[in-house]
Amino acid sequence: MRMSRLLSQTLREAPSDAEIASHQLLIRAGYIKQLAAGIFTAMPLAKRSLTKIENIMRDEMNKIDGQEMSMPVVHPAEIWQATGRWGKVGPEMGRFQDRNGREMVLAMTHEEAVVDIIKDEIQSYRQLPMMIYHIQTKWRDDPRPRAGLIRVREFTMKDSYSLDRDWAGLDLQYANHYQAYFNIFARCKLPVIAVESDVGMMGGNMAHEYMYLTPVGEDTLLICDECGYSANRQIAELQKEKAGEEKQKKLKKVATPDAKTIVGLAEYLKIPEHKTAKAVFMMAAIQDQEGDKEKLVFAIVRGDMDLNETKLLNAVGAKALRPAEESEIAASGAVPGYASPVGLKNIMVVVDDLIPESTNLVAGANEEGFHFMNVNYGRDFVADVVADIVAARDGDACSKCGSPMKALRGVEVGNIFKLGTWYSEAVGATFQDSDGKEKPVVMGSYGIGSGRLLASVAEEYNDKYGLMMPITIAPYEVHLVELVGGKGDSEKVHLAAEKLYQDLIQEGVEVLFDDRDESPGVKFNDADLIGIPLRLTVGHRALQEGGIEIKIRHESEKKVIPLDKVVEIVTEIIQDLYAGVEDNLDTVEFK
RNA sequence: CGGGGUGUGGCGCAGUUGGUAGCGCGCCGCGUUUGGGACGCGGAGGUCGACGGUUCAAGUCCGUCCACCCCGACCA
Repeated sequence: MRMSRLLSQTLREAPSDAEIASHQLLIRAGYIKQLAAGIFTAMPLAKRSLTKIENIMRDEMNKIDGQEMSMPVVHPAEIWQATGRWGKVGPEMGRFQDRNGREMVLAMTHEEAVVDIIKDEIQSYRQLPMMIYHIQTKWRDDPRPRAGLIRVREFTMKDSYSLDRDWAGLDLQYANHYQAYFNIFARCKLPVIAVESDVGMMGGNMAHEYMYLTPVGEDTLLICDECGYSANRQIAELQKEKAGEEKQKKLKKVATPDAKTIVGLAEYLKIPEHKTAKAVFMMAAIQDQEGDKEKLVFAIVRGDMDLNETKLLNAVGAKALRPAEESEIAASGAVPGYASPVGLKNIMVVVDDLIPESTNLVAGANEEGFHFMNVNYGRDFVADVVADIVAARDGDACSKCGSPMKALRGVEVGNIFKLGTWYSEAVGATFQDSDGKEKPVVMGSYGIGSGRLLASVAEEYNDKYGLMMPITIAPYEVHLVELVGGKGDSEKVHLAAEKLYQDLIQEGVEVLFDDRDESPGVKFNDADLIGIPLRLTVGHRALQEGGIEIKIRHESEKKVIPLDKVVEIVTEIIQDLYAGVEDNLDTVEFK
């Protein structure tokens, strides 16, 4: 490709609304352009990288017997109503009506489309196992898109779906994906770790997320260096240290003026925070036969711990949670700041599983300015649900081995879910098994966003001059710069560059040829910015000695190589660069 | 949805007590220059986010709305 014909312009300055490195550089280098919040155009450079990423995904999917297809972006509401997600998913789902007033959905994922197909197509166990995938646009109307391509509303995703006759089959396909995903990220040179995650709106009973660790990530993970346990904070388990057992003491009401917070309370009463009970009120949207209902939930954790809303949501089977307003709390008879489960009725009480083992806690008295001392679970109050609902924090003990865990930030670049039979049962996607019985297809679903992957790689590989794309996904393999003008013989330089351009193309090398009438500084800076791994410079200086200059983007050394050896040397270096990435695929132990 | 911020040419920005819009980069033409974002001269390009109000006069003051960014809530 001749740069004089390339649709994209490098920018000397980044747009002021780009903050993180990958966003700024992808825009400055002319890869992407924003159209609206969370909606981007992939310019020719980005499109080439994305195509390469997608081809890597294709290759790895095909290796585990995936069949590529293409499912529609626009769905009739009926298929989403059939699984119940039409009502279950909120404003994040794009909906519109067609000209006849039919409700339509912009696909945010494709489980519905899959089960709609397989309920007709899959009739016998003889057709299973099967794995299908496609690379398709999704729309998720995220409340807050951010960080360039990391978190967008419209995006392209490779999503695959495994279909099996039983759970053992699913386990196998899940494990296949677990490895294939590591291969995909390794081939894109992105370091990732797999962590256990919440199943979220996908349903199902096991899920892993592939996380690229970076401070700009928006997910928090807990990781145990000792035993390797790793999980999203949303579900991370922890060992809770019990306070020493005490004999239950008599319930006592004490005046605690202005002690509305745990810190204030502990200070006022001169007791440690772990001797208090923290009350958190949430409004839970719970779905029953008649539709959604909001219900006040009173959650109690020990005073020195934090509530984990995802755990609470799962514990009460809610669709969504939001903090309760003071008026909603007051309506239940509780007093904000002095709230207590003692003596409350008609409210769902959820306590952390550590509370029943904690004796003589201080809790509110549901009376302005007063707390109860020596509150004990079972004797003074009971809960509707006892479950683990506290958030794991940096330094908390690992649930598996007890060592302190670290909290780190990461970007979720892929995920895999064991869906089970939830979707297939919902629509009657069954097959006849060898025993003659009708059984629902056992499913898994697996996704990687290609744009987020590109942005993560850009975030990982850059320096103050620009991007440094790994060869496997760089838009081009070689950036050829011709330096004409000046005292040298421009015609000779240009002819040499032109010939080299043609020769390299002949060899199948992907070349971006900077044939523009620009000064050397401009060309070098643009080359650094765009970040193609190998740069060749044809100028009169080296040409007088019968050579051209070669430089690898991530190395500082420049070398002059003889003109008649250029093609040979370049193809060799390119091969080495590929080998450096692709020969490093590790077999990962499934955890 | 809560908190904070920003909207002026493609990008980055300035614009005074209200007086009819400017700078740098980029773009076009001519010339000089040519191995790390050169220089001179001459140009093109703006309904100042939108609507309404105040005023003789609004980029500037007032009101309403919209868009975009950041933090949080939320999220595969």
